[in-house]
Amino acid sequence: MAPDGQSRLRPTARRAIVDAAIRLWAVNPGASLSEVAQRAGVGRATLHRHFQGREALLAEVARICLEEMRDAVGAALERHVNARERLRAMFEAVVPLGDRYNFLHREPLADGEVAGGYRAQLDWVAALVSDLKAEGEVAPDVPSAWVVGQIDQLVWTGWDQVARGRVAAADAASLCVRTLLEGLGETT
Amino acid sequence: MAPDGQSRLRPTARRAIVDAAIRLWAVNPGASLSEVAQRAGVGRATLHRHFQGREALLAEVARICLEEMRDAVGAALERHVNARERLRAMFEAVVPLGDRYNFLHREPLADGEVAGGYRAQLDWVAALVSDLKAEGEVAPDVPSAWVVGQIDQLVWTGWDQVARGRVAAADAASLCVRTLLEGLGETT
DNA sequence: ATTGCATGAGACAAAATCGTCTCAACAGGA
DNA sequence: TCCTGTTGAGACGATTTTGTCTCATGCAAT
Repeated sequence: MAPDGQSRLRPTARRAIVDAAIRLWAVNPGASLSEVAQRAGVGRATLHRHFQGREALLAEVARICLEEMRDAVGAALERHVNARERLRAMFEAVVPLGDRYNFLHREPLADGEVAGGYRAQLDWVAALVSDLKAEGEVAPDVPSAWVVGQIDQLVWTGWDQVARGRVAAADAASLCVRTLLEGLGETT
Repeated sequence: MAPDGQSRLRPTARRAIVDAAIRLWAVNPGASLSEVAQRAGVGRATLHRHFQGREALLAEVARICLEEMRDAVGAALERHVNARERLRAMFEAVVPLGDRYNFLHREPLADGEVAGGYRAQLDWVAALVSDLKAEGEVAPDVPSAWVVGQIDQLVWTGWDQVARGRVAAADAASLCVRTLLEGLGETT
């Protein structure tokens, strides 16, 4: 009933576990719960006190990632009216959450609530693509699903390149927008 | 010493196992050897007769994927002189091998020989990017690593969208080239 | 100081996976 | 037909992961 499950336990440990799982599973989806606990600086028993099992932790992590993404995207979208600026703001907000995004992106998402939230998220992006087309920023003959897929991937590649140090964090969002709309050719 | 390991065993079973592993691990990297054997229509014991263990199968799969990619890319590149056409031919050849590509893309590649081959592969792409810049197809101010990363991802997203039925297979390569060079905006 | 409670460490058992082995079945060639 | 050798099925033990439990420790509030 309580919104955050067992609220008697220290919230800091719970949060540390979730964060560790996100960062660890973003790189190695098969990492064991021992590794997660160790990365979180927490005993393995404590992990089981907070989460019934791998399933539960997975669902909670997905839920939190989705929540963070929803908030970030929502704030970015309502800050501008221009579709192109909204796109840019979205990249700006979401690229730094690349690990969160990657987690949502590769998980099968068995949980019903989470899967629904993810679809809603994609619908937001689809609506943005629709606006981009309406404002003449995206060519109408391009399949919308393709555009959505590209935005999806650009978030991840943007974060990845920043994490590898190949691109400056400040440039990532601009580069994403440019890559999506103008492409990488000469702007003749 | 023999180039393909234990050549006394039936090559068909061996190949079936490798194919099953590629397709299965492309979607679920943690799939067990039982699942691989089952997907290959082969007993679990037979799998162990052909490959010492998970490591060995992984290395062999990586080797084969790399080989297929190398052949496909090589044939595509030497068919044209124009850099843009070479890019297009490469997408045309590689997108259908999306599962192979994905496998190489996400594996840590502990094996030395395989890792070297993968780097060589990336060098080919980097050289192509260099040519694209020299021929004015790609703006010089874009980081080459970013371009290589985009090509990388486009192969995978192209295959993925085709596999999901969102884009026609015949359109995928053109869409990839257009997305990379001109972007998805109006070609004003 | 003392009480309450989450925590860490570790023991323990259950389950999954891995790797090896044996044995019967079966196909192709001598 | 007989022989050779691969295969499928399954048993077996080893290892890893998972989930539960107990107990001593440390911290915070009283």
